[in-house]
Amino acid sequence: MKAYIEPILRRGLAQIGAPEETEIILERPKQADHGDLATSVALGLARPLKKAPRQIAEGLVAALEIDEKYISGIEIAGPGFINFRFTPEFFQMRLDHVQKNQGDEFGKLRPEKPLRINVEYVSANPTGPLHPGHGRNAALGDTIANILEWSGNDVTKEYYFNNAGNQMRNLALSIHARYLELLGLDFVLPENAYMGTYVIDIAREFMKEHGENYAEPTEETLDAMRLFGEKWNFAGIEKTMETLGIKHDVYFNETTLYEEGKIEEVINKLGELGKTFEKEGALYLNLEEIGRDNRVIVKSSGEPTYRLPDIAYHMEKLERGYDQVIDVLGADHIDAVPDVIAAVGMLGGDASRIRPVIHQMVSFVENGEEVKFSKRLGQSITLDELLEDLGKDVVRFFFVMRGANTHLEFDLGLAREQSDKNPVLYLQYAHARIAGLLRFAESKGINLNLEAPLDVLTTDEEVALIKQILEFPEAISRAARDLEPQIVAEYLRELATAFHKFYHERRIIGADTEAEGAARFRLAAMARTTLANGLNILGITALERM
RNA sequence: GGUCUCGUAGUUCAGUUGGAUAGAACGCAGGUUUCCUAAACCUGAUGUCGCAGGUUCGAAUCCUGCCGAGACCA
Repeated sequence: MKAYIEPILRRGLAQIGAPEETEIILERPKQADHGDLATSVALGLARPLKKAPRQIAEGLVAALEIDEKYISGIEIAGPGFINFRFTPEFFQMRLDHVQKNQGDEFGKLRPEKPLRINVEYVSANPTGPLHPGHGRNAALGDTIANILEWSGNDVTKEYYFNNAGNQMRNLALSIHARYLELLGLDFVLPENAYMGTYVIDIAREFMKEHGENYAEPTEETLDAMRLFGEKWNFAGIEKTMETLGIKHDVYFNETTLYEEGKIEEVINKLGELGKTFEKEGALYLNLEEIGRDNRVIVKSSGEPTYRLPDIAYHMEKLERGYDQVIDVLGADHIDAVPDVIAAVGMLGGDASRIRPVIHQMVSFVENGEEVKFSKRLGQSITLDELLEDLGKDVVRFFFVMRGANTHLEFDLGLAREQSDKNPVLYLQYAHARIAGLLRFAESKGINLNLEAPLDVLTTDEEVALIKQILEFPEAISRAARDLEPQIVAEYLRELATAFHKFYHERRIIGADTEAEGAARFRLAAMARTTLANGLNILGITALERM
């Protein structure tokens, strides 16, 4: 619709002497009786043209060259809005076009210049199983990556991890303590030990493979246990990812930044630029000049803080030539983001290519009460257990059905609900219903006929469904622009509603006339394609039957 | 204490970058099935957009201050 109207408006604007750079904002009015599409250009032109908005609107409307076959009405309303109404023929024409030309690929965008985009998400260190909170990061990141792929870009899914820091040493010490415990020896859990029972499992497996001669906590022993634990944990994380339908293209180890001298390079370069200073043995990054607190990047012990490798990592990603570098981060990392971006800028990197997606934390609720998943106490459930309880489809959907920037309340009771209350099933049911319909049709020898004329699709439910289907590419592009999966989830809910209404009101098999049946069959098939593609982007199974 | 995010219907949340009478789901009250899946559909009630100022033709949206919730930093 927009693509159709915009050039017409553009020509009209030129006629009435509006500035060439006038921005045309077209939007779908909230209220149906305001037409299919509305623009407020006339309001914005009041000042430059020094005329009343309504007067401008009248002049503009008079200057528009419209095809009455496709546009049934243009009216000026309120302070100077221009509302457009399209004919059913317009929507039929569009549907016919996309069904014939794009078919199963409907919704895929084809930008003139596809971008190379890196999306980094999950990025948990291999210290233990993922907890339920990681699920939001995983679902958001993967869905964003899918949306960007559907928008026609070349996307790399990346996982960043550190297997060398204090956390990993702590894991090794925890495994060692459990190892002693299994041997029946005295043991002391280290401070901040990993309490989960999985540590005992790791110790047991370690003993099975390496024997009982590792009681002495030498460096070799701890290294061996650290490595063993890392492998064990990564195997578990990858399995969790597989359950979620997630496959990363690149696993990036922080250690390589040290090995390749990238850390060194950042320190030296920042030093040469005069952006660092020493104080009490620690190396600080000067951020005062951008109005932030100066930060330690190398402690007096010689150990870098996590900001330093973060900076080097982002430089490294930019050097790999990505047009966009997207980080999906929990709100607990929010503080470091502006510092890293600032440092990248100092180093001459194009910081505008870095787009952080920060999501708020998740609270789990059941029967109106918050369920605490405290990792510390070792009594937390894992993401695996959540997945086993609810299934991948429900988990993924619940994590993306709200905007990333709001605190998410995950209602376990609702998620378990196997009824119409559960929003995931509502979507899946719409798809399964169409799939069932197509199966039934096939059994009757009725097949999809792309040559069937669509001009009989004129009722409210039919036109509304066509309109909703045609909005799909725009929902994708909005979601891509905002890096916001929720837009796709919400779109699909509206699509499912439009389909259910249509299905409820109009018969497809056994329609009054053969022409109606054939046209509705095409419409249903397209609704199915759109639902399937949208569900696929969200990583949710498009069920054939329920 | 400082930085950041958030505050919209009973509840959970949208609100297309500043537009028209602020929307949806759930919940609540009632209705629809000799017919392709009723896990569906239809009808109805529901608001101090946290509070107070400001910016302008126009503010839930932008700015300032305050109140409240959360995350991070020391």
